[in-house]
Amino acid sequence: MGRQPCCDKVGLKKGPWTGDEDRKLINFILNNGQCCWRAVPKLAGLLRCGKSCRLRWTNYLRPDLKRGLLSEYEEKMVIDLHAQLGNRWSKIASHLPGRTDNEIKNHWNTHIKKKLKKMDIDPITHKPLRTITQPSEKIQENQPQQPPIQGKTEEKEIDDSSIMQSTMTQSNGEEFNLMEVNNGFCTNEVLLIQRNEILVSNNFGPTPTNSSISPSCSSSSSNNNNIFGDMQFLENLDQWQPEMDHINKMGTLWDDDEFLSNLDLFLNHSSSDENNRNDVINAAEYPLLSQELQISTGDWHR
DNA sequence: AAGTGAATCAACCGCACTACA
DNA sequence: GTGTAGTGCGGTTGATTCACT
Repeated sequence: MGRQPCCDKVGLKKGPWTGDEDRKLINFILNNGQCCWRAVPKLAGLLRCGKSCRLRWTNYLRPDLKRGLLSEYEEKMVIDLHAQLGNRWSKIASHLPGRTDNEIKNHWNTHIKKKLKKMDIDPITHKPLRTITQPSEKIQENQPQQPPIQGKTEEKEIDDSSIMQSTMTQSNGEEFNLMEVNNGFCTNEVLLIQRNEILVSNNFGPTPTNSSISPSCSSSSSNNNNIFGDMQFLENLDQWQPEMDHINKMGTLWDDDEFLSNLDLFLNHSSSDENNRNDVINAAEYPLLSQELQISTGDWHR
């Protein structure tokens, strides 16, 4: 039997997306919302399959995406969640607002795996890699290593609230708590994100009050003791909403001359300080915006 | 400056799941 | 109950960038 392909692949474009294609897709989705992905390319005038459109939107064009490297805190959260969930990247991503499963998966394969190996921790089992292998353990090690949860059909749905912090056994037999490695931060405490727990950059929005906080949005802070150094908790979601409204407004006016004035309105709303305004532009890193205005890259935290 | 290998990450592929007729 | 369409997910690929010689 076999299923039909998700789309007729004849004449469809593959490979990297162009700015024009991005613009068409964003315009379409902002004006019509996310609906039947199969119909999107036709309606948006794109020579792509719906799947490709969905992927492009969810992994790159969505306005609420965070860009840049994962912060130390996010990285540690990924490690802990991976220990609980295995390679279920979408589940892991759901705990990290603004991050996509693809991004996390890539980061895991390119950065975290290496780090864990350096720490003598098996990235698959999250247990210490033993330097001396005992015969009885060798048999076990030769068996395929299973993630904590296997397969979609037999999987037991995990209640997120039940995710417990990990303990690991070091090569000397001593147990240690992953949370202690994580600068003492217990990920349990942030798995369910509340309205007032949304992290925002201090460069973004009207809320910053603490001038001692670094304006840098660098995702890899050199100060391990203060991973929240460039972020703050949003006290009220309403503080965030106006920014999103402005962003949405900008998006719908993409092809209009009004776009730039709306951008200006948005930036004025976000900050009255000229230097800070530039930071806001960088911080936004709205992909299409970057193309439109040749904005340099930066982080946009939410 | 040129060559080469490693690292990165956007995008693709194919399977699984869900909803619906 | 069965087949199909639509969508989501995880694994993999390959183009590009970076670092080093």
